[in-house]
Amino acid sequence: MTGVSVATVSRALRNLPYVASATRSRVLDAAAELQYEAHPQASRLASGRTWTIGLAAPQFGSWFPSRALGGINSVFAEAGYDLLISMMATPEDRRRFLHEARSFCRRVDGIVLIDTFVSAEGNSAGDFFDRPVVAVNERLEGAASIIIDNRLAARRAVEHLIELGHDRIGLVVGPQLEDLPTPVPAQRLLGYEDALRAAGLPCEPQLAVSGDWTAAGGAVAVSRLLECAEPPTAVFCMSDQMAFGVLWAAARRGLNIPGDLSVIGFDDHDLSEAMGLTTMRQAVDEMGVRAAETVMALIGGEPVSDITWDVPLMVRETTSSVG
Amino acid sequence: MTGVSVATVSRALRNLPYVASATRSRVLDAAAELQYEAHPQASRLASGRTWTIGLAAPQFGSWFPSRALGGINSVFAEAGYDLLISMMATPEDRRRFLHEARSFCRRVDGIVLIDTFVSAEGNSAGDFFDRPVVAVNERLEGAASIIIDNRLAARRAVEHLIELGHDRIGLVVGPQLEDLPTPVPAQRLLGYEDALRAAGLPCEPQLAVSGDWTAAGGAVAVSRLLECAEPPTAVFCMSDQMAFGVLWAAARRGLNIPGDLSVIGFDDHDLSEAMGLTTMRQAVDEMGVRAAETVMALIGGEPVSDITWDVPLMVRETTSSVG
DNA sequence: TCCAAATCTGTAAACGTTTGCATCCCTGGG
DNA sequence: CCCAGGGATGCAAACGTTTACAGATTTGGA
Repeated sequence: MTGVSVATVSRALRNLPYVASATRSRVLDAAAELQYEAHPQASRLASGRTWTIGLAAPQFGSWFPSRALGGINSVFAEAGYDLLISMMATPEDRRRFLHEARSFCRRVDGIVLIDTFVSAEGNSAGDFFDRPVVAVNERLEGAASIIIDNRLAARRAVEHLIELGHDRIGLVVGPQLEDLPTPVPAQRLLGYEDALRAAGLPCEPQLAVSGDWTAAGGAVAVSRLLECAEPPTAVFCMSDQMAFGVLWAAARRGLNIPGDLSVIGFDDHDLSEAMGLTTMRQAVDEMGVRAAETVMALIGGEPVSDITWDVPLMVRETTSSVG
Repeated sequence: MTGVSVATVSRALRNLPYVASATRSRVLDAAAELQYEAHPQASRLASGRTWTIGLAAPQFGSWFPSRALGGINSVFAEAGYDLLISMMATPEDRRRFLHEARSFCRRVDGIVLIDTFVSAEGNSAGDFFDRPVVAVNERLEGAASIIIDNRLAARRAVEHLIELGHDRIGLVVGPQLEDLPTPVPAQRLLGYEDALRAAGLPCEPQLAVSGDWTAAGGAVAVSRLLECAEPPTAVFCMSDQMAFGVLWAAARRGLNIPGDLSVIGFDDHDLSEAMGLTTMRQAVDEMGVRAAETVMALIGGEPVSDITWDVPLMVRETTSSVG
């Protein structure tokens, strides 16, 4: 080697102070030549830092978590953290994850939770994790939360329709998924009702139909709505995916959008701009970036507070004033 | 503790032979009581095994990799492996991944590649990785490959339409993505041409239109096709997502499916059954399971061979015999 | 009864870093 | 000229396992 001790090498390679710049460059050159890099397991053992972030989500296939993952990944890749994922597809997986949480913590420096709803049974983050935790899309005691105001955003969406003169407004509901205790649909429902109530409009139960969170479900839902005695002139969908189904089914029935039916979604899905869908924009990738930055700040000991993300209305071509 | 040495504890906890069953249960009981678990970093350092599998993919949001991830995860979670993911969203990411491949290898026992097309520049797995590698959706020298025969499957799809009597068959192409050198679209195109040629039908270039791999793109593509002088009576889409767009646009134009237009897709997407879409079934989750099992077999030193997955035709309601 | 083989257990040396502490050298002020 | 103080380096002890090896005990067959 360069005739210098391992301690000095270690310090030089990690840019610590108290190493002469001549020595440092000598070490760096030698390391480059030998293609030397510290053995990760060894340095993790000695330093107690894992340089790994744990990421838990029910799955990564659907729009929200996969977008969030993109943002999160970009930050951690840049910062040199590995990303250890834990998928909780089934309630069984979820139970196991929480049961093995302590063990999970030992292999990570921090944790990002997406849509896991650990808070459901009144838990706080500390009940399961002894690492910094950031919860995306969920308010969790003891963790930094990155959320949107679902109730308010839904209200704004419906208010947009009301401002356009609609007074019979259908709702395509994303149902509470059987195993995932998410409060999201309930909150968006409240926002819908808030808007109607504030405008003095009645809340008619038959105007709220489940769309199953899928495009196909949205198509079925809007068919149900249009077969009402007095069909709505506008529809608010709890997700863009369901809104796509609504657009599709409406087109199949020969309806003109937005002339015969105004449609507003929620998410700003990748395809929404191309489809001209008016929607509430959830900038999930940016939320992911922020989540990653937040967990790094927590690891660094900085104080952080919850972040409520803005959800702007994107007016496009699927909403118009009532005929 | 139980008055026994650390070596014996280590052996007892890992179910190694040569420990008396009385001693073992005493150790196990004590461990359970103390909630003791081996420190992962320490055991990794000492044993040289990381109990981690690296998973690389361009992204996890789209259908193929996210489904594969589901299958892969279930196997590794069961087997006690951690899953370290590396996302290569941009060509820049991809370059960096390959550049840091050796460093990546040190933190994993095996690698699963999805849609990464490392083979593109004529590389073999050994050029980058010194760990067992399984490549999903790609034939890679030096790795176990889990693939489908894209050319043959596309041919079968088109043959299905020909058997129904169609002789003008449109093609909605998923284009070569700019940064990802996938041979998939080219192979499916060849299969399309194979079928036409075998049936003595001409290959007309204007019948092949890009659909951008998205539903919106599929909608645009079919509109282009239907505006031909002699529009096709059937369409083969290189993905179900694009087929959804085709169905949607056709419905909007008042076409009857399959009466006026037969549509066949490729993938068997989650929604395809609900939409009644005839398609070629790619059982990606099972491919993921198999990929995971294969990489474990490789780690265990077992010999494995490439696996070509069967792609059965799923006849549903969007194809019928011509007028 | 004795010995070899098999079974069990303990000792101690890795594994490859990080880090507290001691040492050495150099600079500058008194 | 001496000494204080700080920068630069080295030494050696962790970090918490795994595992080769050796010793101790048991077993069973001759």
